[in-house]
Amino acid sequence: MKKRVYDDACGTAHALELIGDRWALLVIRELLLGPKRFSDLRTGLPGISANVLTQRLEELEENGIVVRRELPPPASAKVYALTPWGLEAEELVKVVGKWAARSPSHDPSLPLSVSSAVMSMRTMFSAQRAKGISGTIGFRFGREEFLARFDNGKFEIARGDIAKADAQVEGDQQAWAGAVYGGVPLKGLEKSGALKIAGDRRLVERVLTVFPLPAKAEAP
Amino acid sequence: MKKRVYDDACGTAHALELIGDRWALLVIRELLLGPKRFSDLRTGLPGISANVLTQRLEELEENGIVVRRELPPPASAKVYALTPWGLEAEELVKVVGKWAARSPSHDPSLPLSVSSAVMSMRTMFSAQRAKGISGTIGFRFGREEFLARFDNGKFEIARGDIAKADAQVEGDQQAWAGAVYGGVPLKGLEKSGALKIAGDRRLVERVLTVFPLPAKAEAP
DNA sequence: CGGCATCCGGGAAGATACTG
DNA sequence: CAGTATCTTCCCGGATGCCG
Repeated sequence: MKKRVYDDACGTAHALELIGDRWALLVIRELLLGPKRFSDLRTGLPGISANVLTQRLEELEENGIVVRRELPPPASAKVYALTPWGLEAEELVKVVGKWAARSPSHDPSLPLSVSSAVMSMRTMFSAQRAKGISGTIGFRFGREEFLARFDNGKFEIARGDIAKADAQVEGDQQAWAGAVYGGVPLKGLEKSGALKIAGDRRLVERVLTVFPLPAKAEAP
Repeated sequence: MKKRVYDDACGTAHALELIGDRWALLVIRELLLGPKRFSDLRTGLPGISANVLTQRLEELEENGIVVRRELPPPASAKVYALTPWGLEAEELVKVVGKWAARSPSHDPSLPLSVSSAVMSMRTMFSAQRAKGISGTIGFRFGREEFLARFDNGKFEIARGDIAKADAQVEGDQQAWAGAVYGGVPLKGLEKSGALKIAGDRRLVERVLTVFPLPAKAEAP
């Protein structure tokens, strides 16, 4: 009859009732960069089964975090989007991710979704490191396109048109993550075909330095 | 054989493998203000069963978030404490709690542990509102004592000796929360015996205004 | 009494197949 | 493509009992 509740007035406990179920926070992560369809969510969440995704979306909708929208004809597709309040969970996702990046057991070689790769840049961006860097870079990962704007210590990245950017990066988001976080040289990634770079190549090289990973926590 | 994993390089996903299990984040919340014994954890987490708490503590220990310490004789008791990295999860707990406080479905009348009440002050403190307020207040909730120090827009609260504080508040942490967040008048709480206030009463009254709750998110 | 181990029932998550 | 239906597995919660 009654769901599993924490029976606790603490806000943190209430958050767990809202988004504490398995996969829930990752569904939110996938939607932070804009609305998605059911199948797009599945490709961003390898391992989730359809029935669980259905259930999470229902619960998130009941809780006022997600809305289901019907696109106007002729598209007529259903998409899931975050409510304004749901969108505010971006801060939460970033803080949680930044904390866990210090985990000694974190394995960065696992698969990485497109949304994760883009959100990781938002998370790890260092205004300090980006002083003096300005310009725009367009990213195409799979068939998703994002426009990043660097402006002397400021940084934005969102879905957008990549054509007019100063530089373009196309290919596999994991390869890009390897360059940014793993120090993998761009040359090799281009040679293997994992990435293609066009335009202001020097801008791309400089940008690789503005997303520093936090130091690992050590075993006590 | 293999645990349930997300198989996802994203830091947020890794966090869920570390602290995504039921109760795990609340165990951390209970330890943020200092080490605790097994039974103290249980009283702060009404509803958790002993075996689940045991399991969560083991997993948190394996993950480098919690350490188990043996107190020197004659106490010889075991306590659980956060590692330095585990302590860094405070930011996470606060951001999560602050986000969820905007939930329309949040019910503040539920039980509230001592740690929750103190952490909620750390979470909701507004430096803006506290400009011009200075002084110390000692809290005794149950048999736990905390010293709060206000200093013209700065605020700290931690376990400490309440004797020398400018004011003392003793009694039920839920009553205090009602005064701070629910606007319940102190007079009534004193009359009913839920709280006792000593010392600089005016300081206590002023402090009630420096922990504003965020506005509720509205249904879309 | 504190810190577990063990057993059991219910329910959530996972995998797969199937339907409109 | 966007889910439902079904079956299995395993986690959570509650009770009990052991052992220092």
